[in-house]
Amino acid sequence: MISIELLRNNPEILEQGLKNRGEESSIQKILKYDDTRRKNIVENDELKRQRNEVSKSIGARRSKGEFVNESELKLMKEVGTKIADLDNEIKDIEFNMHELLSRVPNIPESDVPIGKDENDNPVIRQHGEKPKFSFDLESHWDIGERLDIIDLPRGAKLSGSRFYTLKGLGSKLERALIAWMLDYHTNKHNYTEVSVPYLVRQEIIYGSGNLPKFGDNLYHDTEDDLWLIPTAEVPITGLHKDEILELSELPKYYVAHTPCFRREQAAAGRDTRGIKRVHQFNKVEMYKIVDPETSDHELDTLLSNAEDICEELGLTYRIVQLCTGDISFVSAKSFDIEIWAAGCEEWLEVSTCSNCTDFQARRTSLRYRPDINSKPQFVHTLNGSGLAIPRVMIAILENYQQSDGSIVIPEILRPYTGFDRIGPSKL
RNA sequence: GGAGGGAUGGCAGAGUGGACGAAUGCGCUGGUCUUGAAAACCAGUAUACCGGCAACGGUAUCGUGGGUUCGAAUCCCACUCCCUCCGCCA
Repeated sequence: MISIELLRNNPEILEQGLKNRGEESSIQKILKYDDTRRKNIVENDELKRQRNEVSKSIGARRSKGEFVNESELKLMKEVGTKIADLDNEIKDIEFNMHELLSRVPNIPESDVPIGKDENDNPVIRQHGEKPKFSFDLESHWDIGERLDIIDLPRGAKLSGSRFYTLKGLGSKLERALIAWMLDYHTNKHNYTEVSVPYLVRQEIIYGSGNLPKFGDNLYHDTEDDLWLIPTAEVPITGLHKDEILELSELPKYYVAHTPCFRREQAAAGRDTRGIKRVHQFNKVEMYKIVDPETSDHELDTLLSNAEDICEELGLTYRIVQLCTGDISFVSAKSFDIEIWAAGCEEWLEVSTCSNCTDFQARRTSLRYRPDINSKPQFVHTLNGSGLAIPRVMIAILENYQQSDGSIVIPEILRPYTGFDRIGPSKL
């Protein structure tokens, strides 16, 4: 949620931010609602003040046994009706205002490059070179089938297209990746591991910014009105909803493994082969709740925490900054990490590290007290994958394939997998 | 699913129609005392919205929404959530 003060005092900043994002602006409409809302409140508060005063005096006189005449009561009844009318009017205005306000995205930071879409995202740096091979490479779906570790047809049999099953060492590899990443972030980067529900209430998923605008991409259980999480970011954002944290409690670093559920309606027809884009996948997510003063720096370290994972796995990756037209709804500044997949020859997005500033904190009412005597203020929240598991598996399978058809497991994972190779298997 | 109990400030907990934003205790902040600390004592200590340059003033908030009333934490209705027990189940 955008700050209403900013909207009143500096609408031009918002207008510019929306323009840079390529979004239509509802700012003028919101300002109009805000104006009439305030006028109504002034009028209504005065009526309420009157009513309180007179009611008090009636009570005082009655308790002394004094006479209270009917016309006075009748007059106050009329005031009561007027108040009720105004209350309703204000409620309507607030509803309409909130409808618009909840769909206004975060404002990009001033140093975010201006651009239209992902084609305008600058590559900031690249780590490692694309590996060279002396034999023909297989795609991960071919490798997965040949080694009998990824079963796409049976995934489809169970749940439809874009679902998959893992088997044998493939399944073990996934489990090893999850366990290793969680251990790595908790031990090396000081994150606290949390296990959270995968189904959340509407207000929680509103708080993280996925509703009302992106309901299309979510699975919804209508019977109990619960939503399947598209990322652990959603329940972690809700973890401290409605709380006022002490400055000494900040920063809070959380890491969680959850499955992520996405309908992927908007991507119909794209990336249909393999496990690159699926309806359910595992992900290890990092999350930070921080003092606003520090969020710029916290974004840098968040990114570097995610990069460490790529580096330890020996994967070639690059950092791409998202331009104003491509950053997500809730984000003020984001970097993608893309790893190179040698088999299908493409860069795979495995993490987006974002500073959401106070946007989610406002939606979810997550505040802190800068010091003991000051008013609560909104914290800043940041999130980033560390990392998305299927795409890491794609990269491992494709980049670590050997001429004999086997897959070598990166050194760092071996204590977790208990094996150093999948295969060999005849080609 | 069945039965019962509950929801009040940071926490505990009183309050059954009128001066209640709410007793009291704890916690926290400041002060007095002390070489220092503790104890004791004194004072302060919710949030949001609206008006105002500000000081400050007003309004709302006792789980949520509606109703009764001149007036609701308190009465009525509906809902939600939490707890206990029973049943079922991992």
